[in-house]
Amino acid sequence: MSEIQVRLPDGRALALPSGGGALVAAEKIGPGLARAALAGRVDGRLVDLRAPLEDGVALEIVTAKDGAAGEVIRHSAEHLMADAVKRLFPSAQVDVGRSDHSEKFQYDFLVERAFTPEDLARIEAEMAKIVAEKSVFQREVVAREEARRIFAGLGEELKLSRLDDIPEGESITLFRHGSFVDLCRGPHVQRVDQIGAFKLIETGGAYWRGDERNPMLQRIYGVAFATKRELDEWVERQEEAKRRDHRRLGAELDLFHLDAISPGSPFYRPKGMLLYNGLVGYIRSLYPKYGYQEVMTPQLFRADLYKTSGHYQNFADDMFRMEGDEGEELFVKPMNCPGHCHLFKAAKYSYRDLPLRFAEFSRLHRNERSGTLTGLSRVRSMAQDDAHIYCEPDQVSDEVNRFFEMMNEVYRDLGIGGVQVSVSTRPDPFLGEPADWDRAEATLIEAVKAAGYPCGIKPKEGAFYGPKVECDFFDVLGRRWTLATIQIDTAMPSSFGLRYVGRDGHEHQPAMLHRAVLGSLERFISIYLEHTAGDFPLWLAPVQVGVLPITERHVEYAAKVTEALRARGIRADLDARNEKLGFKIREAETQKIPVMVVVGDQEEASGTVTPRRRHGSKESAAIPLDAFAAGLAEEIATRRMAGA
RNA sequence: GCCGACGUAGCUCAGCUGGUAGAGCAGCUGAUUCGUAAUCAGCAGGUCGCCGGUUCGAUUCCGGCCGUCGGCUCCA
Repeated sequence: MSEIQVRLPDGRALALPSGGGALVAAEKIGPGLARAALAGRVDGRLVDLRAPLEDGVALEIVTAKDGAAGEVIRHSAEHLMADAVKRLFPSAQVDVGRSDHSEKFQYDFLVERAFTPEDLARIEAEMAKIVAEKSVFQREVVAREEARRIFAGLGEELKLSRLDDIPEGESITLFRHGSFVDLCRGPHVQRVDQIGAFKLIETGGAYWRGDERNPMLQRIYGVAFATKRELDEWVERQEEAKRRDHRRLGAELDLFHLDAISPGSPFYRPKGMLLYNGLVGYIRSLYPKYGYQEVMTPQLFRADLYKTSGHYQNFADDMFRMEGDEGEELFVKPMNCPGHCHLFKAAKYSYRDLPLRFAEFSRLHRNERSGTLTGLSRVRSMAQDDAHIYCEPDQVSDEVNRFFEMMNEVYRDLGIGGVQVSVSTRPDPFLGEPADWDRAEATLIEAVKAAGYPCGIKPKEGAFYGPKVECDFFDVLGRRWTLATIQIDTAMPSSFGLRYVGRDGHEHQPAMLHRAVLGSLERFISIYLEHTAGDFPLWLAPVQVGVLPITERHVEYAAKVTEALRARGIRADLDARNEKLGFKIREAETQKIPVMVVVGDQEEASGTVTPRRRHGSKESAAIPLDAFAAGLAEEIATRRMAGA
């Protein structure tokens, strides 16, 4: 009888009988650990407790304290949910769950009718019953024919199809708990009652195998945690996200609204326009420093432009089409790049002119499918802080670097930190030559590393015309958003026949880059609103100062104060309403006005103001109006962040 | 576009099984003249998303459409 050795985190070697799994190892270490064990970890990968270990591997035992515990618990909760659904809806067919269990779990079912919220509650209750049964997860490796026989017997046709996906030669594992059996790689917890707390969140349709030509299955989403406390924290985060919802804040702060009269097209109200223009004006102010030239190209183009660029072939249905004279086909522009290529072509450029950086803030319109519209995050009418760079091929790295420099300056001024950079590779279908793609991807990966970022890879996430660098940031609630992007275009320079005269006097094809730092202004505003909860930095706030007279007899002086601040370009608003000071302060706070100044008898007599910062303390001293205004103007001009 | 839920005053929402609607906030008017997160009172405000059907009678039941939200797909 042979033995194997595994190494433990403390360096010790542990002997196990051949075929032993992490659970056997845990039992050898101690009964407490064996009870608490949820999974094993070998070389950073989670393995099922019952899966046989290879000789010589380094093994860790994962318990509820481990950061990865949640993944195992959620994955196990999927089986628990599928079990509950099968008990309540015996005719339901089970598809598969999620491959990534880092946040939610999910399972898809083929059922006669969609699940209702009441069904969800019943399923959740059934899950609790199953947990009380404390059944044990069992892992078994079976022959393909055996697996076929089992699932055919259960009438699980979707499973049979999934079974066919498993390549010949790969082992087929099943997991059972109680009377429920599923095709699954694991890992799973030992007993169902190790799933400490769970909640079903919502249902939704989901296409079979993610293809919209296939029938739609019913998906149920849930969350599960080791403890009730973690679930409570999750619920609290959801509530906070709801409080910060940009649609809610957009209305409360009087920034914008959406209306059925033009679906997916924001109405910017005066304060929203101050925010929008604040962002555009800020980016514009950086353009000289980073070598961009702002341009403006038409809103309507003949179809030919988009036939040349490839958008006609790829996105015709998603563009707004119009007819000109004599049936001429026109499109409202959905992006600036083809126009910029046209602009490049309209003049003769040499290597001395490169890199050429065309920037444009035009409104763009895309006929997004109705089901995809969401607040400002996904709209039909938008603008980007868009630019296209034409350069010599060997200048691409420098341009990527310059882009990072600008991005860092912008994010610093906006209080956005912790960017994660990755390269998105060739999708399917794509334009251009695979060899060009490979080169472009390599160039980007190298440029990202050269700029000092660890470079993630997003496989097949590139644009149809070229690979992208995407900069993701995590907001205060830990949600991931892609903001800045720079992309190589492997297609348009050649489809437009772009040429510049090189040092050698011959014509060459320029490299072309697409880039945006904020991305879509609409989407950026939605993300930024939720990230800041409306607490914009002073320089960007639509109303920077609220002037609050204590009684009506101070209104006249307060108006003077307001004028003095406005004279320095500060956006100051006077709250002359006949209300108590506490009311006005509360109002200014809920309106997220960064600075309030209180004026009463004392201030009027001494020509001072008493400032109060947003979310600030009660204590503050009166300052001469001039000194206050000058200091504030300076703070705005330097875009100092609060607390800095 | 597909699946589901929802659509009542400017906003947030109540309205049991069908008998033409109610609150808080906001608004307006008045009183109060107030020192760091909501002063009091009164008034006004709604074709119950739109169209059609069932019914003596529809905000309520049914169908269609529009929109919003969540999910899928898509995201140049």
